[in-house]
Amino acid sequence: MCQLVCRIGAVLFSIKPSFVARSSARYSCLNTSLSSYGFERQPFPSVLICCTLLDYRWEEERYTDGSKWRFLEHKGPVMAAPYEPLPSNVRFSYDGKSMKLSLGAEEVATFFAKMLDHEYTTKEIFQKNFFNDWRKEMTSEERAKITDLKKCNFNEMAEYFKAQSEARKAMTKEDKLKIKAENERLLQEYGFCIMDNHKERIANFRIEPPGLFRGRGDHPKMGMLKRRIRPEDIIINCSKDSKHPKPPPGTKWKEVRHDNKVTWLVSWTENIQGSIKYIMLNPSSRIKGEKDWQKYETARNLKKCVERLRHQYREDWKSKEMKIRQRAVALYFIDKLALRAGNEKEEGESADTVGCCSLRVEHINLHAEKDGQEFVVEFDFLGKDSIRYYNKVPVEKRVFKNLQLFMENKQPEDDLFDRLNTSILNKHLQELMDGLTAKVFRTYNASITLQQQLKELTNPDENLPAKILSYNRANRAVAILCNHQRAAPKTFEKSMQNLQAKIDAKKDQLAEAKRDLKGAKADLKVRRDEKALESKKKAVERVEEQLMKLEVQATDREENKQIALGTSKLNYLDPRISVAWCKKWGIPIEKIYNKTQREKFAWAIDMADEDFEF
DNA sequence: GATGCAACTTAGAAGTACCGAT
DNA sequence: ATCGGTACTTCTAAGTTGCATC
Repeated sequence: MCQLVCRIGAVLFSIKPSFVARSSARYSCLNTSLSSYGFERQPFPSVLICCTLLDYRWEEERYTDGSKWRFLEHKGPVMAAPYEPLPSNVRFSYDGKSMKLSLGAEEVATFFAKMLDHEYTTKEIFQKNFFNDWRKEMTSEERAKITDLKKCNFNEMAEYFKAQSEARKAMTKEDKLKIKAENERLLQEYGFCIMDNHKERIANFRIEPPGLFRGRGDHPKMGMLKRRIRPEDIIINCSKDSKHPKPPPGTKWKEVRHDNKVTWLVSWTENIQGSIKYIMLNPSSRIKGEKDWQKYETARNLKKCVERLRHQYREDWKSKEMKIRQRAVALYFIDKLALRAGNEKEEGESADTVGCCSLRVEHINLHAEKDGQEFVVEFDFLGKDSIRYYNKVPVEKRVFKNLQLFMENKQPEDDLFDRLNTSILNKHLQELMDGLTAKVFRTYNASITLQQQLKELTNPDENLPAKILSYNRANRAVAILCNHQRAAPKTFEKSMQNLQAKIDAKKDQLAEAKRDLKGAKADLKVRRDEKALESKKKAVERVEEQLMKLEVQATDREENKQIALGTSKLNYLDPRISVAWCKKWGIPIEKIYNKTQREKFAWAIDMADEDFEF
């Protein structure tokens, strides 16, 4: 075990194994490997993570008390820009008569005006929620007067904002540069913190500005006012011995605390759901990177025992206990279909969406026979973010029979797994494998699918663009498995047409190049101009390659119309699989990961060689 | 077990930057 | 230099998980 730990440490940072166990020496020697990262941060204390994962002897060294850091210093959040009142020529009118709104009421009105050409301002719930909250911000005179949203005219406001955004677009280069410089200054001042010995990038250092809440899907709270966060609402977390962030002049923070059991720097409670919002570190940070690495190591552990688990849940399909059968069928879905766990949700608080454990009878249809297949389960439900999950899956007979049993004497709106919830399921999983929870299956199945698809689809003889197409297809297989969908881009049809036009033009060009080549061949017999012939041949090859590249691009784009690759790439695919694949086929990593992604996955880029196996 | 809260990961949309074609 | 469209970044909502409390 120890050897393994040391080997990883050594591969990662080229340090002598003898240094590995000595924490005092850790940072000084790890510092020397900084350059290999190519950007200014220290690598993770890899040794300790490996220890957590592989060898508990070293865990005590730092993590047994659950602390996440020793020193934390930051400048606090950037508050939302204060409200800028409308110029007096921009008027709001009610019932055909223009009226000047009080500052508070005006601000909320502008939120609505800004969204006017968005579809959801036409929705009844949105309007009702907005109007209700807006009236709370009005003076009593305004409230007495403004009683019907239909009589409100926000058009001048909307026009004003449109004009403003046009003006912004039309700004001179210098002005744009000025804004850019200001943003950069803000980033430099507030966008970083010191955590232990590292300067780390903060993910979201700005307080969310006020506005109208827009949940996803059919959200009962859409249109409600998301109120402005004041310093008095904000809790600061930093270490005692750090320079504490200063609240804006004349204000106070709600609290300054020093809790090193958590990773957040700033928090506040949001008024729509009453949930807590946090400012945390960027994915490139040590603390996020370690966690990410750990996540994939847990998934790899699952790989080692997944067959045992599958055998187990298949046995459990036969259990005398209903609870166990339900658990086993749910687990089968989670494993086979990569469904989410599915916590219960409070009705009326958010959109009606479900995951595995919260599936209702109405979400599945059983077909003893469908399209020539036996025992087909037809899923149709809204999952996270109200994305529809629709799938027809042939299942084993025993699963099918169990489902029939679970559905007996139930109404469509009853829970399919009435004896099960995520807590029960996860407790069971924890007993089967250390660190196992429902979501590990998603990570595991996503990563293993990528690895296996890459193996299957990569053709050694193909050129770079074709290999990248294969990668994207493997990625796509995962996105489909995880049901990562997106709305087809608004410009999709046009962009497809443009590409097709390019392809047609390229085809013409190729035909011409071929004609030229033929001519050169004929010429050869007349005068011995080998050079001319060679150059024509080259030209044909070049154009052929360009054409092929375009065609590959078209295929890729077409197949990707409604599929979002980003989410799986960022959250489910062990980056070491991709890194190894790139190394194996000599693909520059930039073709797979952009700058941000390379920063997030620096640990993997550094540690995986072409032999890496998930 | 049920419930509620806190902390953290995962998610698609919207906004913005950037790059190649004209 | 400008325009149009794609690629990347930002935003913040919506999940999962674990723990405390009854």
